[in-house]
Amino acid sequence: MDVALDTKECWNCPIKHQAVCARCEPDELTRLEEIKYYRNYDAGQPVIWAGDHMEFVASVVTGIASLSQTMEDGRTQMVGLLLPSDFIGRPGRDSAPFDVVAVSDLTICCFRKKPFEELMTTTPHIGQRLLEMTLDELDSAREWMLVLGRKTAREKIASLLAIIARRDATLKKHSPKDGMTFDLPLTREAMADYLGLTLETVSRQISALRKSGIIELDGKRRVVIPSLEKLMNETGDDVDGGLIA
Amino acid sequence: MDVALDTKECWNCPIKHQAVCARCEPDELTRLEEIKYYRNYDAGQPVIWAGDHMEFVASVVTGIASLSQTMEDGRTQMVGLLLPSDFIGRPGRDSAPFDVVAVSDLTICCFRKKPFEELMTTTPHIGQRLLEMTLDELDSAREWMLVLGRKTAREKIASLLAIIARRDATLKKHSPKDGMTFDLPLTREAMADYLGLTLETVSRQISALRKSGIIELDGKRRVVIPSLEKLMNETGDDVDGGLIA
DNA sequence: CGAGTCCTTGAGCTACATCAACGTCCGTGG
DNA sequence: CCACGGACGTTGATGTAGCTCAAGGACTCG
Repeated sequence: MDVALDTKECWNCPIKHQAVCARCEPDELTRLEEIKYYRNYDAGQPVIWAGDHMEFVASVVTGIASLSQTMEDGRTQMVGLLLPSDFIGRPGRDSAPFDVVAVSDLTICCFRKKPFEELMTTTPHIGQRLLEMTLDELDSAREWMLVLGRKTAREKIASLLAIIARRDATLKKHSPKDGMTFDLPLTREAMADYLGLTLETVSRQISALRKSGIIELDGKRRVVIPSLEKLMNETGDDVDGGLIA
Repeated sequence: MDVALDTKECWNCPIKHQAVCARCEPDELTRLEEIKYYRNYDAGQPVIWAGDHMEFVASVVTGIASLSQTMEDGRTQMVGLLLPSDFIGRPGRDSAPFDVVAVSDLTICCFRKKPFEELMTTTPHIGQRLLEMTLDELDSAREWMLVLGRKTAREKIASLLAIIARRDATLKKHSPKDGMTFDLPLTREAMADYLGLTLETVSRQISALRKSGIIELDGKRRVVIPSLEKLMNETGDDVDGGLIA
């Protein structure tokens, strides 16, 4: 929970070009710097429970968090995966609508909510950037609705792998290509919660994709994609054009 | 497609307190008024196809539109229901990500995109209001993901009815109460596309809810809710608190 | 009156869930 | 160093919710 990041200053921040502060002028950054602090979480730790009062908003700096909802009887649905530069919280609302949990070890950059809201009304660049990010998130959420509502289990898994592959490639600053390799950041259960499936079905479909030669596995988590085209053919999406964000 | 609305001026607009222009000062409204025009669509007509170049953004003034995605093989998923005051389009993006179709007769208030974007950078109130609306939409989309991913067919139908009941009540400016009545704005097929079901399952579950006394039907479209509490119990949601938006 | 749209209901099938057993890896403590 | 326990993953057997296919009813519009 204490600070462990060596980049405690904005000029040196790994997400400064994508986060909510990306558009800020130096003087705006100075004001932000005054109200910010870092928090760290271990994999598995909760960050916020739905309904909690939130005294901060935040940006993910490193690691991955999940955004999810749970029903009384325990059924849970993940509604978003929060990656570095993604924003947590909602200016203008007091309590959190969803659970936020650290999926991997996680560092977030928190801004005290009250002063952040004030800053938003006085400086245009924060609000502008947040609007852009929120519109992108909304499109992604809507694209995911197609996955949840209409795709088969196999298509769901292929879609998830395609997204992770694409994200992993952009993180490493090269475009996705045949033969690429990455680690699954999620357990089978977390994948199931993201895809609206059971963990057994996830496991079976991953095995099935392996048997079809669409993917290769190295251990439980490491995935090789011999042919991106073959993978994309399994997602059910239009191969050219309309990809999932 | 031509103008048929008698409220062509902003001061007299039925959605002026909720739409993207809700926060505007009189002089900002004047500038908006210069770049706006109305369009009308008949029920069933397309407004925009996914991928189309968009030369305007717009607010729904009266009627209902759907936002949806279709796969190559014809599976379709509705990703949003656009009601009066909801916003269509995305400043800063050129082509539409989803299909927009008029569900009922529809009137929208269009703003030419280029000048609207310019207005957004010069006047703060439009962007602020749009951010608020977009954050609300994002929460709604995420809540709907739980419906699509984890609820049973019966719970899905009950959830949809609960939402429509709530919206209908707020439209008529009273709170939802036992014995309330409303018309379903959607065909069985459109409900199926919204809920990730087939139209047959929708039909069967509506019949089942009727047989259980949760709802009463007057014709195909008119619904009576004898007990809201009973309906809510069928949605699977926490009865107090966390309701679907 | 006929055609089209929307809806309902039945019969059978299948994709995925459920229940259950077991295998692998890894950290902890005897 | 090994034994144990717990987290995570795989696979099999069986059950079932919802899909598919099919027929027919109610209503509307020409």
